[in-house]
Amino acid sequence: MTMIRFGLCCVFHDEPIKFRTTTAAALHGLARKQSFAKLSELCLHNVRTLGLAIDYCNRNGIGSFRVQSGLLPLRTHPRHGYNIEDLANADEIFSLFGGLRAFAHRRNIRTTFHPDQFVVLNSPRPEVVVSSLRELEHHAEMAELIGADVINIHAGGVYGDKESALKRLAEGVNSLSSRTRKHLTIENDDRSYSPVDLLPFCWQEQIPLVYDVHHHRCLPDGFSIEETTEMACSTWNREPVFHVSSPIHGWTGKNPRRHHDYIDMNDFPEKWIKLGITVEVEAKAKELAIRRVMNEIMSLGSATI
DNA sequence: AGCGGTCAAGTTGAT
DNA sequence: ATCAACTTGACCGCT
Repeated sequence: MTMIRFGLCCVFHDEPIKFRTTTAAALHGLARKQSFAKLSELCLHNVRTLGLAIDYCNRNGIGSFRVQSGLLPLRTHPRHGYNIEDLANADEIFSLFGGLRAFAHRRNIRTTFHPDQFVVLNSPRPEVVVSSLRELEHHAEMAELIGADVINIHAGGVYGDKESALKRLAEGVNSLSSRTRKHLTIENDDRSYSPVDLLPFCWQEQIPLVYDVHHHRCLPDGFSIEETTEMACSTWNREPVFHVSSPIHGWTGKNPRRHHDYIDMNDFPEKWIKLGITVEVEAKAKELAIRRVMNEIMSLGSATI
């Protein structure tokens, strides 16, 4: 019997549960009133949809759900940004948030965020850091509404000097409000920052490391998966979050960084099975991939007993 | 209804 | 120089 809580990422493959969005360009053609009405409609739709997503997880034994960053479309856009309170559907939106937060809490469903690639806390460009901080504060507001406990980002760029880049990352992290900083986690990536690059930072700054084993295999650092698992766990003051995926064309195919539809159990670290951790499944078949992993681990368990 | 170009934002590395 | 990739394709105007 595994202790793992599996996490579904953002969207569904087969289930008719669809989040909506819009573009700044599309809103440019509308009067302020119309664009505001449209945004309000999209927010309401998406919060309802989030309720459906969490309900699906509850009914299917999925213990964690990663929420799309675009839940409230263009919320921080310089021209089209808005406060939820100002939307026509504000009351219903807040009420739905309250309901789904209580539901997720009652059913022990963990929710997380993974802000997109434009959040770069260690950029040498001040305007990039400013908008990143703003974006993270926005995520923390959503996290409070939903009851999410993790906002996970990558370390950012290297800019030819990893040491000073990590120093800037620390400055960025410490510029966050405490209510935002307490949700923040850092994930190893597949090009620049391996776990061994990030662990000293994580220990020093008390920021948990989200260990992505696929990225670690793409960008190895001399430490084994078992060792890294243990060190990553030591950075957490609560249930750790890890990531797993399989390469689209196998490890010998081209561009193994890209994700497969499903998880090959050979890529699933055996050591993880007994741990009380959240494993977010990054696979294109989404809920189908999770169902398959859960089944395979269950049959694995009964076979070895 | 279906198709293709487009979409706020950063950084890296393959081609 | 261009572009795909990244946690995720969806939207919109055109035919």
